[in-house]
Amino acid sequence: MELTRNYEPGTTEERWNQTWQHKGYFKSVPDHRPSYTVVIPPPNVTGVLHMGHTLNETVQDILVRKARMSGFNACWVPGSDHASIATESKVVQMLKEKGIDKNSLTRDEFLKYAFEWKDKYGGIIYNQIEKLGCSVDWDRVTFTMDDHYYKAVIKVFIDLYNKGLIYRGARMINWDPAAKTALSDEEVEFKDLTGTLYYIKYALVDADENSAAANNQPTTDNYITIATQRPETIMGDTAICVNPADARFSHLKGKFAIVPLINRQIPIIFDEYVDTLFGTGALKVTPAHDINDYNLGLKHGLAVIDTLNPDGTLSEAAQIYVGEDRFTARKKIVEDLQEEGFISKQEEYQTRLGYSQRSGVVVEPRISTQWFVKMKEMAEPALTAVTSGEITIHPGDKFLATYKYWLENVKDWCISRQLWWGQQIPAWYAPDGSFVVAETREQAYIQFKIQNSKFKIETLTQDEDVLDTWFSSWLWPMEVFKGISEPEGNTEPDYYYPTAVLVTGQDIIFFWVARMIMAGMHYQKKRPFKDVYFTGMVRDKQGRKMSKSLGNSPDLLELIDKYGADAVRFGIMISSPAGNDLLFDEASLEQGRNFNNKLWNALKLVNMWQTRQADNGEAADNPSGNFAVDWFESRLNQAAADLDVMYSQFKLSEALKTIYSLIWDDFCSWYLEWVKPGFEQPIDAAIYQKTIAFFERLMQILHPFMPFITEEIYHLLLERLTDDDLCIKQFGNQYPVKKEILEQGELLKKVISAIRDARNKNQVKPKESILLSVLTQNKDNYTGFEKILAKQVNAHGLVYINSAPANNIVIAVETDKFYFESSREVDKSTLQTELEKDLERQRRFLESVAKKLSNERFMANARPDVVELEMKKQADALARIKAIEESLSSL
RNA sequence: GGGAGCAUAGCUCAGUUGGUUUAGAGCAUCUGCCUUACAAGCAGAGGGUCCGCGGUUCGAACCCGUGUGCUCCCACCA
Repeated sequence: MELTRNYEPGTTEERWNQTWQHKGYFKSVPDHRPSYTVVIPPPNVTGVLHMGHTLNETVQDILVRKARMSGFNACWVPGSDHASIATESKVVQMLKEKGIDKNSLTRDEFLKYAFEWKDKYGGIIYNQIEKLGCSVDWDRVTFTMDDHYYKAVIKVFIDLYNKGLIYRGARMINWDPAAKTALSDEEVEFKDLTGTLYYIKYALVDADENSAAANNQPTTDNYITIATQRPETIMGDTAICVNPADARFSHLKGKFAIVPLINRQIPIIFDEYVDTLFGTGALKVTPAHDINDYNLGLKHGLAVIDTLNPDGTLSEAAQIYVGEDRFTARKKIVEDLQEEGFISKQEEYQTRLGYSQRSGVVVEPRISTQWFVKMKEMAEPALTAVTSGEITIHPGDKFLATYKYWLENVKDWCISRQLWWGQQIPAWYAPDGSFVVAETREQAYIQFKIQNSKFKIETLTQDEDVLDTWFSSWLWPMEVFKGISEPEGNTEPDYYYPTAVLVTGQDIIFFWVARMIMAGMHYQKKRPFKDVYFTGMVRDKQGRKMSKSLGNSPDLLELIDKYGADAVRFGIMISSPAGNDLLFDEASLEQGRNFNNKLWNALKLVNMWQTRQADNGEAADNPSGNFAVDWFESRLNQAAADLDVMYSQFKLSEALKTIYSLIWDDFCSWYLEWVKPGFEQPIDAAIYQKTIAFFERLMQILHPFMPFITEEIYHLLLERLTDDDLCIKQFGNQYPVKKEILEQGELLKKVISAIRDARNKNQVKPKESILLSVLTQNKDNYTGFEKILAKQVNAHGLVYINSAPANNIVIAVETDKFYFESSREVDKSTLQTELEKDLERQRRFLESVAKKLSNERFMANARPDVVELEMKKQADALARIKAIEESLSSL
């Protein structure tokens, strides 16, 4: 079969994807084998895979494929997340572009649009996952709003409510004025920026008389000045607070201040909370718009005046600039205050503002009635699971402390969202405002009847809100196997749960990882996964985050088109230190593509030999004897053992580097060159067979990382039968490693490189053949591979000598010396400089070793094997120095 | 403000309980090669004050202290 010049990934990948699917290799049903389960972190259903996903999915596929080839029943469950806010805002945007206002639609109409949108765009990520070569079980694809999943979420809500772990209450929450919904604390991102601190004067009055406010004029020239970043909230002020210990304000007891512009009278109150050193030492208290002020308000019984509408515009309660956006209003109010002389000072101020993770707008603290999950009780088992080592986090040192701290200080979780896209909260309200929690209207009605409520079932209304998207995804490892919705008669959860490993980004450790552990410990009484592997963030090569606005976020499918999926996988893995951020550079994909071609060309070489085999010994060109084969076998076995350790520690990047070097350097550059027969010569049949077997094993080892090309080459090596596929081929046991032969191999490589270097430096043309003379005390070291040595340095002959020949180029390796003549004048001065440099280095080394050995305390304290080693170092150095000196004198 | 992590070649990173480390790899760089698998390649080379300082030790890239510089997480100071 004629092979193309370079590997062409496109058609090959398409073909193998189809074959694997067709043969159902990635489908899993429970059987006698141990399970190895991975649940995909479900991407946003309407999103596309970015480089972060690519890294995560690749890591998962490597682990899953490795497990599948190691005797496990591997099951990788794909799926997607309905992503309530993110998706709903996309749908709202889409409707807007069509000229449809969400508010003009009924809930059902809106959901119809949303599901259409989901069906249209939800397939994109699945297509990308497949193109990347992910060996997922498509029969198990799960969406967090599937019917059974929806049911499970509702079931859990009701259960936790009945256990008293879910409650409804009015709290200060984070409000997203763009999405018009509550957010959890975790959905708020803080950004540092420079703001302005306005110093505003409030007039002081003596007594609570309406006259002051009524006639619009302060009755005194006295003012109290407060500092604020948010002048637009002054209309919501209900007090001014100072520290009781602050002598500057002690005379203000019982006095009142007048809110500028609206002239409302508010009391001066005293509380230790106020920092006397910050600003003016006086604080305006706006309970509706600041969490601290809210708490102060509660303590001092202050009124709450909410001056903002849900969309971030000023409300009627603000009295002025009603309907204007909060930031517009701020500008206008600052102008007004300035005009009327209420602003005494403005200064720049370093501050922090909370932004909505989803809509990007500044979050407003707002009091509203929401649903919460009590976290303390659920946090405890989740904490123990990790601290006890039941669940291992990789890399642990980095994240263990963070995880612990969060769980030890966890706050209640606000789970209601004022959206339509998601699981609607199963709470039902009677006309009098009382409510019950029940799955259906009928069940709710029954509950009300038990309470003797008297009204018609039709008048019941369901809570309008939906649940936080994480309130569904925290059930993911259980519910993909219907562990919540259908526990009876369902054997799958027992077989597949707990899952083996969770691979995800470190940014969702609280959103998702911690909560999955809570839910798993609560409902299955078992950890949801044994290991958690955190990948770093993918950045561009300058270290910047990838973002649409920077245009530095490459399109996955374009990359796959350009380089092939194997090369993309290679590129992202080779530059991906565990747990550290990854600087993405297309150069690494080029490296992956080049690696593909290297493999392809090795295949071409080996396949050329297929028709040129000689029967045992007869006329076969076997320059290496069995040395090359024995050496590579040990080298391969050694690497396989190293790889097992790396896999167990999730050091996948290092594992890939090991394989890359094993194939490129050891197999291609050394082994194949050693066994390669001369031009148009036949190859020894036994060596050919061994070479094929090595190549196959290499493909198997590489397969989890680069599945397509390895499968292709596996089949092309022997044009094997169609039912023998690499992706399900089981790894064998460990094979023996012969240490001595590995050492000999190292010596051979070293000698070859040294002689090639000498040829280079002496400008001996590559085509010019040499006669190599070897001066050694250990001839036996060389007899096994002297033919290889001669061939690799282009020597037409190799002779052993007892004394240095004149006028030769000399090379010292270890304690042995090598000589060859050059047709050119030998450049003695260069050679001499080299040797002298080496001699100097050896002498310095000897000195340091000798110093150690003459140190009594070293001899007394160091371990015997260490001392022995130092003695050997000394002997070696002495021998080498002698060899170099002899070489120098022979010049 | 509290906590965590990191600092090794031009870049990205390995470096296990302190002793085969005379500190490695990939990429990049330089030199020579169109050698009959591969120029997207082959052969070879150069390149480091292991962030600074101090300590422990017979011995430190590694342990301890300290300084500096980055990064991340958490936190309600207007």
